[in-house]
Amino acid sequence: MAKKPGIPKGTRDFTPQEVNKRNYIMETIKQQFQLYGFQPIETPSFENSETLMGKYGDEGDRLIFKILNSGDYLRKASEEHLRSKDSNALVSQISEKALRYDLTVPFARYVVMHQNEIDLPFKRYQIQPVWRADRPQKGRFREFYQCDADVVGSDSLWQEVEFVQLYDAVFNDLQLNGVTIKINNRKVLAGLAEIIGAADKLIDFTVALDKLDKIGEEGVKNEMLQNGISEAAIEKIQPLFSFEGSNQERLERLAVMLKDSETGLQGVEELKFIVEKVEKLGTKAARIAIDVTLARGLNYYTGAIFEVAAPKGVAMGSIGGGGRYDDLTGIFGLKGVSGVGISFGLDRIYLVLEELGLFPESVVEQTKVLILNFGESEAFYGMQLLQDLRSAGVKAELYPDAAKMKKQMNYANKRDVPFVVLAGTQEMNDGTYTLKNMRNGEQETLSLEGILEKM
RNA sequence: GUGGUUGUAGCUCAGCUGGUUAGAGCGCUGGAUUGUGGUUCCAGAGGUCGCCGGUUCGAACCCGGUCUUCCACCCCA
Repeated sequence: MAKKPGIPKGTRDFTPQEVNKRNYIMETIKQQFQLYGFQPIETPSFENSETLMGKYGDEGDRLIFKILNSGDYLRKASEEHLRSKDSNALVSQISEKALRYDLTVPFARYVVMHQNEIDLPFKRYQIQPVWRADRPQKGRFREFYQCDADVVGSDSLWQEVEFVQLYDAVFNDLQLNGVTIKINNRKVLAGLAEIIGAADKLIDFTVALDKLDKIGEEGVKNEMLQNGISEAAIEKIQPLFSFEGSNQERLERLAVMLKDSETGLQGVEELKFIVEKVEKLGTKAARIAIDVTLARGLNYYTGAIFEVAAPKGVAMGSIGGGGRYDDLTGIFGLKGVSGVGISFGLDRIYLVLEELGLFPESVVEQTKVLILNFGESEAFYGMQLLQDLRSAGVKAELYPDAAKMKKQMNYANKRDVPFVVLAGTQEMNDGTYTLKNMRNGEQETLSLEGILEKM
């Protein structure tokens, strides 16, 4: 025997049951995407490195899987970089392609390349795997699916309202109640940084603030102090550390805090519009909550920022995220096209549904009828029933070999097939079939029509 | 990328301070049962103890490296 095979770290095989469950989630999402008017596109698994590099920050660049050039790639590498073992400098010489890191940047590239055939606003959805050279953890993989819906070419805040409703619709379909759609706004964060005189430290400021629920008030303050934000400045945003109350109350308090920041107030207005409309129109499975500490994806989000938290009690990172980016296509030369979108984390939603036991039983149902095989003529007799069952849309199969009945029964049992059909000489003479219910052991002899009726 | 953790049969795991032929349960295969599974009973197969090297008379056990698992950080779906 050869050495036992394995798969790369952070990747997975999926069993038939797992694929069925994943398909269930994907179909649910896809249905709602289409219901909301999004159209599907697909992009290549790998892009030119220059399309991806530099779009996700330094951290992102590190996590991008690079693809080695074909052929004698070292020949083109510079002697100097080879000798100094400078990996960073070398990589651009020996790798020109990289695996897709997310679906948003490829979408921006798509919009720019296809701008003449696209009617704005353009609503697209995309469900494809992405790859990150990350260290795996619970709910973190190196290959995973993203399910994205984005709109480009509209500044309207109604888009944001609709995206919250879309989230709600999907989670409602999945019967995943109690999720929280957290919302924030880049302009609010910029305003906060502005009033404390740390506008130039926006990223450091928000990254620290983002950790509030993890490292606590003192931890955040310490990190801010270390980043050169003064104690007096931190005092000005003290209310953020005990930011309780309804969305309405939070908005009012933010407006007071940000009264001297034009940008900040604009952010508050945007938040107010979205939250008010969403709350008035109503949600089913999810609730919307303003969270000023939310600061993901700051590298390109300019307006709304979304993040979806699993129901309380489920230990899982965010199961979705999104936001508005006023000028994403700008990096590819198309200015002034605003985009806003959301993403569903399929793999994490799977883990949450599994943990809460929310997959419907019908999702994993496979073959409904197994016809036992007692020999060639009996199998042929069974085949006639099989054809009719399949025409009627019943998932059915014939056991391929005339094996011992125990073995055939066991096969049906283990695969959880609810019915088996026995048809031997007796039934052939009578023109009947014996149908056995594997759940309760009952069986009855029926005509071909009788069987079809039962299914 | 940093720190920690894990690896023994298909699966879940025992295996004493290093000491002969490494065990259990479940699963698997066959039989009891030649048209009746899920229960029971009997028998059997299956392991270079993650991999490489070192210490030792002797290593699943100790040491080093490597890969893998999971966790925290970074970051993120």
